[in-house]
Amino acid sequence: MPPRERATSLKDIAQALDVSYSLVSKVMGGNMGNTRARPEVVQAIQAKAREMNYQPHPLAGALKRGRKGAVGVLIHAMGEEGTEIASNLLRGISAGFDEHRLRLWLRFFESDDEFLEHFDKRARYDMDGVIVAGIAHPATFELIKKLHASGLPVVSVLEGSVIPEVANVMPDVQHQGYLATDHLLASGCKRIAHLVTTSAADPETSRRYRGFLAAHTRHGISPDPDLIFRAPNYKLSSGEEAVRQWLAQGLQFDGIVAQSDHQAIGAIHELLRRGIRVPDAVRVVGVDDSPLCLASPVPLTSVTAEWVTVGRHAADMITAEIDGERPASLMIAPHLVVRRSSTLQPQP
Amino acid sequence: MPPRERATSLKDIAQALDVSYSLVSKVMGGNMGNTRARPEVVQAIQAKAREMNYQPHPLAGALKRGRKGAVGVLIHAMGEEGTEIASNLLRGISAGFDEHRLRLWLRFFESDDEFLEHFDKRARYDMDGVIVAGIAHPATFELIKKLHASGLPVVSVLEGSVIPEVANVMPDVQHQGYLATDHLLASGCKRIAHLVTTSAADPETSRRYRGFLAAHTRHGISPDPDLIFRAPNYKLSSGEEAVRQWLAQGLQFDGIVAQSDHQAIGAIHELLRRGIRVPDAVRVVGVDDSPLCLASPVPLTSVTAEWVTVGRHAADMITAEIDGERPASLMIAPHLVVRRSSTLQPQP
DNA sequence: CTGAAAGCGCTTACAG
DNA sequence: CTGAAAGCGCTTACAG
Repeated sequence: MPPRERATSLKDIAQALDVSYSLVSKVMGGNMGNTRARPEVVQAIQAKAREMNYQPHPLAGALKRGRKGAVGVLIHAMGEEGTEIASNLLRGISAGFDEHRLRLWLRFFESDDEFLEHFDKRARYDMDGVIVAGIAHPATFELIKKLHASGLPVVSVLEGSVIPEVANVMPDVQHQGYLATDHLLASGCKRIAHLVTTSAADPETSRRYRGFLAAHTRHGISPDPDLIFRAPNYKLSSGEEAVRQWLAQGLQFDGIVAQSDHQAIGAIHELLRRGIRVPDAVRVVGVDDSPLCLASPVPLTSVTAEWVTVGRHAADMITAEIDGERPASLMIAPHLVVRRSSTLQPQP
Repeated sequence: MPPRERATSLKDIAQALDVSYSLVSKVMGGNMGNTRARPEVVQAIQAKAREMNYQPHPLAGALKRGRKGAVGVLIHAMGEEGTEIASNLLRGISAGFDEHRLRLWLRFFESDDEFLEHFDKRARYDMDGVIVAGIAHPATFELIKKLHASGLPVVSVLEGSVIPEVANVMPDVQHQGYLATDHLLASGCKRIAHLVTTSAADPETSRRYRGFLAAHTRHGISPDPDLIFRAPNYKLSSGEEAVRQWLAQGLQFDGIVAQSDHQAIGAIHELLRRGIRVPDAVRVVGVDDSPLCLASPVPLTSVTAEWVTVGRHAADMITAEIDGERPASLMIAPHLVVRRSSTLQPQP
């Protein structure tokens, strides 16, 4: 195995052109300060850099700037397994850092405890910032507040931007609920059942539910309150349980808007077990457009969550935050992916 | 937001104890060279470091050692979506780096092209090593050979350690096939159908198939060659197609060993559509123990792939490789997770 | 036995 | 208009 060639450094370029390497640094960094170099020198430097395939050493700059070169990513139980939410989010974050040519090290924490245990001892001196993603428990808010108060740059990826000082990026969940419901109403459903999933006591706090209501308003239809099932979580079992309850109460319904693909598939399982055909008798829509949609007994129509895009923005935002800027919060627009579970004619 | 406190540096400790910071560096690094400091000084330094909560700056050491602080991770289409293979592998890699207190930056590449496009220009001067994971296409081997020849440390995560000079870590796929088959034979199956998935012309090259054969040998049963289906991929459709073909040929079978959870679930879908009950008439086992197992119409028995553990070892190995060592290749032992698809009495 | 000094590759306030 | 110099936090060959 041959020895690896050394990468080009600022000094190599400076030497080749017989200028100081400070000048080269300024030109390459686009940060001239007082310096007003002659255009021909600037161009010569840029040309030489390209010729010698110069790549700035990622560690050196960060060290000089006082960076640690690390961003922690704390991912709470996020969506159900199999939805690849965490994976897509990380992919987006990683791509975002790459775009900035930033070399930020992702450290994954799977639990608050794991994170907090190390926070005072290590993490807070060990990283430049944190991205906190996941289900918005009250405990999560406390954690974010504490991090923010400690002076560590934080970006959150949570439903509902509840801490105004902390920049947040999320899929637009209200629009998810709207798109799913609008799709069923537009295709003729009259009585749509809905699974509301929220940790709060009041279902009204669910943004997807608000989207569900908004779509009904637009179509001039009033939803039946009895068809709103308070789901304890996003799992398959919630979907099964919802269908059991609606049927036990003798309710009629021709559509189901779930709040996760798991819930939707659980509902489909239960419907099929009862001999109720999907989509012929009941049309079903999930949320996440996860790989599970195709594993479902009937391919599942779903609304995307755009986690890769969310991750990209989270990376941009934490970078800006670390640079001392104040990035604004964002909502990412979802779209509908129609499959057989919601279409009366089989898809081609 | 209060200004962040500065982290303790070597100099802070040296100043507090009135020793040189070179000495502190040597003590903290456990790298004394010629230096033979008095034990009391060493202990005083260690105590002070703990007291002042010293955390070595991750960038400084790497810069000094000539590291780039980055490891590329090239993940080929790996398993089907929804299995979270990539996610688990990354989680393991990340945890492995953390354990070494290494700050290595993961850069994900989703395709060879994406990777190669940047390789000569950037990547090879830009990172300390690469982990290549995925399906072992001939093209992948070429890529790994090229990387290795270029002098860049490489660790592969591929089925079959085909390049002896390159350290490889993988789940023990032969043992996966063995465990799945042994489980069905031990519980009374006599005629087990199998999906062989291999890019090679000869099914014998499939290690899972060899495990399948080994289990039969152990139980003194000869498998029926007609029940071996050559699957083109690991998707649901392969499982459906296999069942259709076996039934069309009028073959009898009481068990199916698939080579992925998707294949197994596809087979279950097709069996149920034909009114063949699972597990009563046919018992089914998948591979990966992915979240899909619980989304299956009948909860799926599966063999684990231990991707997190594989990732941890991949991190250890690339680190050793970068440090100039020659780590040995590894196979990680799987285990069986029994669910309803393979048990005649329903699980409690 | 211990420390001063050079240097990893970069940035930037400052002097000329 | 340009460059010499100090310094980010560390490591290590070398001098005392």
